[in-house]
Amino acid sequence: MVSLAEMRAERPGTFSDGCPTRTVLDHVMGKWGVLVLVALSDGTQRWGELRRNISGISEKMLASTLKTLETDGLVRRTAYPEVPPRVEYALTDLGADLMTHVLPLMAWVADHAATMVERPA
Amino acid sequence: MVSLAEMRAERPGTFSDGCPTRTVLDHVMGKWGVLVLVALSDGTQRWGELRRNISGISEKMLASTLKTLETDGLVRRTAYPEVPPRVEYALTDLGADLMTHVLPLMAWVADHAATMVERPA
DNA sequence: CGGGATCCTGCACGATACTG
DNA sequence: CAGTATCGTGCAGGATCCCG
Repeated sequence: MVSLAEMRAERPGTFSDGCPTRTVLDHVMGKWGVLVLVALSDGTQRWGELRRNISGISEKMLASTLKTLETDGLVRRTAYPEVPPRVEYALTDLGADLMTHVLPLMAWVADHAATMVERPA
Repeated sequence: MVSLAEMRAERPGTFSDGCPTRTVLDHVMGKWGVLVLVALSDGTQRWGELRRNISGISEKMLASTLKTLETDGLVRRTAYPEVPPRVEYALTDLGADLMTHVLPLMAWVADHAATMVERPA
């Protein structure tokens, strides 16, 4: 499956209102979703690391974003019964597979963002 | 540039708060941005067509999303001085290039969305 | 250290009406 | 047909406090 036309032919109604794809899209593409996933592409990280690595995110949003992604099966949470507590987050296989497609997109954005924003109409 | 690590090494601070990439990311990955772009991947379309093809979008959001994407240089607007008015929207070369990276991602989402949502914790 | 609970605010977004 | 203008509102998301 390569083109949208093929995708549509095979799955009519995909991306229509109320379709699950919309939900997933909102989770993955939402303001913080991508950023968390990208951060985790660097490898397993602890809560505090994520908080520091994703500049601008609040604790609340980090918590809820992680929970959503965990429910979606993209992120795996591992808590160690120690004191002080230590919790690690990592991409699942599914999440890693997804990032295979997302990272090139991010690279493209990084390459073109300056051009797009600095060249106002 | 393939991995995030490489990207980071080359452009430190990319995706940090206030970075232009954040803006572009919000435009492209925003709730309606992707959907509009995906719709236009089918080819040039008129206002009314877009409105009908993107189920659930309001006139207001369609208007503002199109304007944003046009400013970003991803979408080209062509108005014909006729009566009744006719306006066509199409991807620019830049937009088409972007979709090269987005469509595979959308296909992935379409393939996995059902699995992700229907398998609740 | 890693969060959950709570409160509050802005603005993203929808609905409706009007115009060239 | 292709929009703008105006008005309301829900919820995303920030700030703060607290707890295991």
